Amino acid sequence: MIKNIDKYCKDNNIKLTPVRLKVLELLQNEKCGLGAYRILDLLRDAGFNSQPPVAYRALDFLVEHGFVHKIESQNSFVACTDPGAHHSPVFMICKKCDSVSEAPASATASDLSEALMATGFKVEQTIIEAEGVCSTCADT
Amino acid sequence: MIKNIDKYCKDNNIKLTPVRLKVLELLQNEKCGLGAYRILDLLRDAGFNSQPPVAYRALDFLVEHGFVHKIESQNSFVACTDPGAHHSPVFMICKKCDSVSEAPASATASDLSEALMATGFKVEQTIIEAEGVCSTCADT
DNA sequence: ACTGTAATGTTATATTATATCATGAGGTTT
DNA sequence: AAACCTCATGATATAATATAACATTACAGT
Ligand SMILES: [Zn+2]
Ligand SMILES: [Zn+2]
Ligand SMILES: [Zn+2]
Ligand SMILES: [Zn+2]
Repeated sequence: MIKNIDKYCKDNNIKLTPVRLKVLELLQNEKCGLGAYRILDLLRDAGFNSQPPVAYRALDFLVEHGFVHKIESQNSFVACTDPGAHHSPVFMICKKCDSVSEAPASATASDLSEALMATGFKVEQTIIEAEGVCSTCADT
Repeated sequence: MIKNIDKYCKDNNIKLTPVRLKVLELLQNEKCGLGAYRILDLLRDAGFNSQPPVAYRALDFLVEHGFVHKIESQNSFVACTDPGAHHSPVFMICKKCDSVSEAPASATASDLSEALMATGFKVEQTIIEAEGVCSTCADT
């Protein structure tokens, strides 16, 4: 998946610097959202400078370029499962195991845009987070 | 609208105390989301005790009973436009004027639930926030 | 070497939210 | 009425999340 991202960076003339790459890797290794200060701790463990702006800048960059998404209801961050592609993600947040999965449900966002268009509102971006129980947890 | 709420409170044996009512009224008088500390200031202006827990407790109560919704992407709160009814709201947040409107689009949430069900995820609650430009702002 | 831009370092502070324990106001039971 | 229970509020402190501001460095283009 880093391959896609490398290509995207070259094409768009942006740089995945060491700290940005490290944050991305940390998020890709997790199935739960990580808070900025958790990320900061992990960065410190990995030998990076550990002041808050370091983490927030890396996260801002990653979110801006679509490599990472912010989970608003948790103030946490997750790696995108389809980076580079322009999409309106839907997140499934499990109340039992805290896992966050990005659903491939792209239809929803356009349905939503259309429904809201009828009210005169022009949608530019949607935040869709579903809380519930994931299939793994449902089995137990 | 307070009528519905009064009835709901009686039916459910819960109390809309002065501070809770005041917070609700403050939110009903606004078309934008208000942050907890903004509410705290307004409470102080109205002669109430102004420590953070006062506002958060009132907000927790109001959200818990569906009289108020939290806008996760803003850490702000808005009064519900259909309190008492069990619903999955969709919010339209204008980037220009900051107004927050609750859309009557109830279909979206059930569509979403069904789409996610296919992945094995059982939706209990959805957070849907659409950012864009409201009809008023579009005209200008 | 000079210059412009993006990135990082560093310190301080702003904003949002909760933990904890004490006090009070109303009902219910005895 | 007194004792008791429950819910709500008062009050202090602190945790968790996020940004402002300014200094320094890296590095590409001239
Ligand atoms: Zn994504
Ligand atoms: Zn789970
Ligand atoms: Zn509502
Ligand atoms: Zn507007």
